[in-house]
Amino acid sequence: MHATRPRGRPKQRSDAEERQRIIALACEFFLDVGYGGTTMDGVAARCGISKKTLYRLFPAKTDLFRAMVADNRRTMLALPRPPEDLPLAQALAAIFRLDIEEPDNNERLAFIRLAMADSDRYPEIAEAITLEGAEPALRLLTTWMTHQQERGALRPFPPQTAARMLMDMVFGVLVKRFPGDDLLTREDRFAHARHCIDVFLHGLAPPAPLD
Amino acid sequence: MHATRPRGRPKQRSDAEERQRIIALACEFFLDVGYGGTTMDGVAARCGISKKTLYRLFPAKTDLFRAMVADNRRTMLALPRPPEDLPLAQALAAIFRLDIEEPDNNERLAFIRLAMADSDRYPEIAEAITLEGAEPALRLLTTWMTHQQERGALRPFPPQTAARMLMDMVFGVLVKRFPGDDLLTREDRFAHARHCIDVFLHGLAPPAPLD
DNA sequence: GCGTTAAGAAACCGAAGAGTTTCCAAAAGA
DNA sequence: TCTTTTGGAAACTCTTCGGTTTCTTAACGC
Repeated sequence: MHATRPRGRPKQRSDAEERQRIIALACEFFLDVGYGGTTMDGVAARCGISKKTLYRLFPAKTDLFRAMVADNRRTMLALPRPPEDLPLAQALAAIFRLDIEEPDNNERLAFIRLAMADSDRYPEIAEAITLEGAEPALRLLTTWMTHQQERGALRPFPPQTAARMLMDMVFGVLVKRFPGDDLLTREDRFAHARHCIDVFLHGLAPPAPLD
Repeated sequence: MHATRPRGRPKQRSDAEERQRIIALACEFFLDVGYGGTTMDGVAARCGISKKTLYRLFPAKTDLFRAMVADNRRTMLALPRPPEDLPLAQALAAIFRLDIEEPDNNERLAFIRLAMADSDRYPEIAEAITLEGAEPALRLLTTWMTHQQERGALRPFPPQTAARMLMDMVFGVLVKRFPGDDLLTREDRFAHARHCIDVFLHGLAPPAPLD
């Protein structure tokens, strides 16, 4: 609160508040139809504000997008390292968050899809997305791989290569939707993801099982 | 040759010939900048013809694209099934064509990239790409998986799931280029692909090795 | 009431790009 | 030469979309 309110008509919401509200709505747009498919007219209409107000708060479309990415700093993978004694399959399931519920997950998948689809086309935003999402995720998984190899839980293998192939497998099916695809339901896709982890762990199991 | 040439100015090339030439040039465009990034003005200029002629031969942009896809029926995978007695790793390397040379491969990768990136955005062309490229490839690999399982060369596992995860792994890295990516050279990527096959085969090896 | 600020509605601008059309020159047969 | 067909150059239409501006009304302090 100000001791003295400024002269004219007061803003209906504070700028910060309004920005948040816009980002939240715009996020749905971006995640739904991508960067190119999102129009400022659409966002303004959806927010029930005029383009004038929208452009006052976000001078350009890229600003809005960047704000959305920054706000949406939810990473692709679970950052908190799961407890060491978990079976590897469960640990990976936790890292890939194969347990979270629909709405949360849809948002995450949409974000990943956005990253994969749009980063080529709009170099301006590619860096934002990649640096916020894909890169940290790959790094996280790589260090996890390294750690498991040091423990002897996985056979020696280039850790980044392993991380990469696992991410490609799991996210590949979580994200992509081919017309003739029969992996449509959440259960199907999560089952597929677990299959990936299964094959992956078998493929990287150390020669002499420790047990 | 016609016995009697039609009245007016003869065409410089036959329509069929000219279509082929246009498709070849347009292909470079599509593969380079994607469907959305390719303009009919650009194609016409590149072909050294006018838009009028271009539109006479291809009434719409999608027609040109479809023709390009059809012409480019080079599949992602090698269709001829490799000889049975090949070691599995070599068989898969052959199927994924990890032996072909740069230009050929670049073309293939560009095509796959196009399929992955643009099929979401332009539903009109998604079906063309998917039906020509991704779907047959997945089917081919699935039958191969089934066959190997029947031979006892692979442990029982949902074959389509297996095919899918392998394709995601291999193509994932062949195609994607993250800024911080260190898999840049052809050798790096093919090495990665072989690693994928290695892990995959270890992960699906039958419990009692036959040898 | 008056000045001042907020904000919506809607027109507007400019650039792209798909697709069309007009104009004109070239090249053939008659 | 006259007619006919090809085809390039370029202007044009139409739509979309990012971004700007104008006009108006609402809401406040004074």
